[in-house]
Amino acid sequence: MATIYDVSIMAGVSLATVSRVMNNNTKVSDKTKQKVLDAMQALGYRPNTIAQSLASNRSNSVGVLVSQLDGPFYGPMMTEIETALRSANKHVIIASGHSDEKQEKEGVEFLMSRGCDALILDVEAVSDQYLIELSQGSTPVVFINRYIDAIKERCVYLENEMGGYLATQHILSLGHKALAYISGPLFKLDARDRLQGHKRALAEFNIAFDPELCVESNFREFGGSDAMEHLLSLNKPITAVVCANDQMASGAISVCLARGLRVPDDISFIGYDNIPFPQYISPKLSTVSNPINEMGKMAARWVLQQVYNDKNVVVESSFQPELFIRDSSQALALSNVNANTP
Amino acid sequence: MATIYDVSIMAGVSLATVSRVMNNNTKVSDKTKQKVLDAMQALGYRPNTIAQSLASNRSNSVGVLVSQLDGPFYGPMMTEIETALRSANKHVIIASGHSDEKQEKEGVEFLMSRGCDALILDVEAVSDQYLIELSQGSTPVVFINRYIDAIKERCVYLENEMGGYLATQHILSLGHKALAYISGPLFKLDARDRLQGHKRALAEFNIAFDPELCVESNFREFGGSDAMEHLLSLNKPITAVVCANDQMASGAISVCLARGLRVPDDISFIGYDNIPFPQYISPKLSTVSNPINEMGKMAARWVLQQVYNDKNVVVESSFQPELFIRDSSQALALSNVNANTP
DNA sequence: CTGTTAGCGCCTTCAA
DNA sequence: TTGAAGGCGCTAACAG
Repeated sequence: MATIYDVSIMAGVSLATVSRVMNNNTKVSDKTKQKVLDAMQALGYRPNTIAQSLASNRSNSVGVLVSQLDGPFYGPMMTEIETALRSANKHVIIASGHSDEKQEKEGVEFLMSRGCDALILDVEAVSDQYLIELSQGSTPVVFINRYIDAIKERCVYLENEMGGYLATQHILSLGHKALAYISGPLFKLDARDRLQGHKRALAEFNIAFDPELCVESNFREFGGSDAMEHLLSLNKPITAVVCANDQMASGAISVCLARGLRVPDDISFIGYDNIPFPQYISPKLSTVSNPINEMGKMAARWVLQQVYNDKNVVVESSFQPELFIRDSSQALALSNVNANTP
Repeated sequence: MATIYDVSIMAGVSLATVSRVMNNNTKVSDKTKQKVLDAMQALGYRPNTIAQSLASNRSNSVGVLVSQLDGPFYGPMMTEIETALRSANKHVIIASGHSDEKQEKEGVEFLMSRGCDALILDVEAVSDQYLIELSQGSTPVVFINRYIDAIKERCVYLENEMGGYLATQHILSLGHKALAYISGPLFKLDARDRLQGHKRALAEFNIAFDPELCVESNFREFGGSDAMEHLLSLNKPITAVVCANDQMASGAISVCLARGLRVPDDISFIGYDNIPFPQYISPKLSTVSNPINEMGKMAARWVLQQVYNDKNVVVESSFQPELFIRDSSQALALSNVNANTP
């Protein structure tokens, strides 16, 4: 592999000059620049990024830590991050934290020790305080899916409370009064916010929140199934179920269908996230959007702007959820008020 | 940030000794080792991986190139790769090739220029020849989801032909004779192999392959929908549809349901891949497994073994698909032979 | 077992 | 505009 030294010899210039044309910071005369370019071409020269990093104290890499690599979220988010960053010739190093405090911290440590120029974190288990301290360190950090007031300028987040409100409001405006709620894990901020939005809508419609009809689950399909089994075992009237994400909604619906309940005739459902798959199931799931891909893009832009001084990008930090009404929710018919109470 | 130099001063030893205890290659007396460890602890020392890489000519990073970052595949695969590699303190750099030859080659270039110690590639558009040449270069490369005879020892792949055979054989053994097939893009090897398995099963049951009932699609949900619309527009009897992946199957099923066809009563379906989601839809999708996560793990192990000399791992290169019979396929009843012909 | 001494390939003042 | 020279933090012979 040719080095900068080989190039300098061949072009008859100094190392410094070669370095200059590579980074075209300083002025180099067109003539020498051309000589250097020719030499590079001839030798098939490729700069050694490791050496560049060591000398310049910049790795051109940004670390991304997400809670989990699989599932419908991480992919779209990564797609945007990778695209945005690679077009600026930066690369992405990934790690996952598994929603566990220890693992999340280890992931951060790991990425920092790799000399990342910046970190994009989608973490759930670590405390606000930890993140605040982290953001005071020398490595710039931006957070996805998290809002911390003290460092809000580095948070890219969805208005989850509003989303929870929208979902429930939609159901209520359809005339439903006997609602159940399947929540995500309440140690996660988004789950708490969505639930809070749910409660706000209930209050607005003067409907009491029944803690027994609110089940805390895990954001997974099987979690939704389990929660639904539990809800049905209560033998309370339920005409609609608001789910904190689409995956749980799908799991819950599958349980109902298996028991012969018709959706939405006997029981309505609404999810959250608007992931692609449930748009292809029967019935198509009503839901609230979660533009995770846009948020990934924004986080990448934040890094480009703050760390790599790209002046051409604007960053938006707050995203609004949007209601998508499809086929799993319908107006309450008198006939089904007690549909699933024996 | 403390450097190795600071540690050496504090511990009262040389740079080399500090380096030695870090890499514990050579023997160091317990006493000095402890002094060094203490000093490291006291200074909160973290080795600079960039400098390590430059000096050792090893980046401890492995590049992973996949065709797409979103969708139900990449996640599980990455999960395993990241877990396996991180536990060996290696990191993964990702890039995506979007099933496009140019982008795939760029991705490879990109990862190589980042000094990756090895590459794990899940590429579809580049030629066998290109990959053969690539594997002769100095950077070790392993391929997922691809079988090339000349370099089979670095291929981790699924027996797709067998999977295609199994799926179709299941349907045929249920008595179906009027089968349609929704294929993936035929420039992709896995799509071709699955189709070939399909044909083999047909031949075994003495059923002619009808090209008109074989639609080439794109492995996506909406592609499955489009393909199904087309098939139905043919007004030919169809009692079962074999789909080259679960996503297309889901899209196709949604079209049928929307038209009032009952699945599986009027028409049976089988997919391929066994992704989680269709297990929660109605009807639960029969399918063939594609252990992409296992394949990711194997690729990572291959790297650990070949590049980082880990003797404790064994690598398996060929994976067998397995049939999962669920609710979307059922025995042909005489009543539905012409179900969807008007 | 430990220290000395060159680099790894490149960037970046400082002079010229 | 260009060149010389000193690192960046660490590894890897080579001695001792």
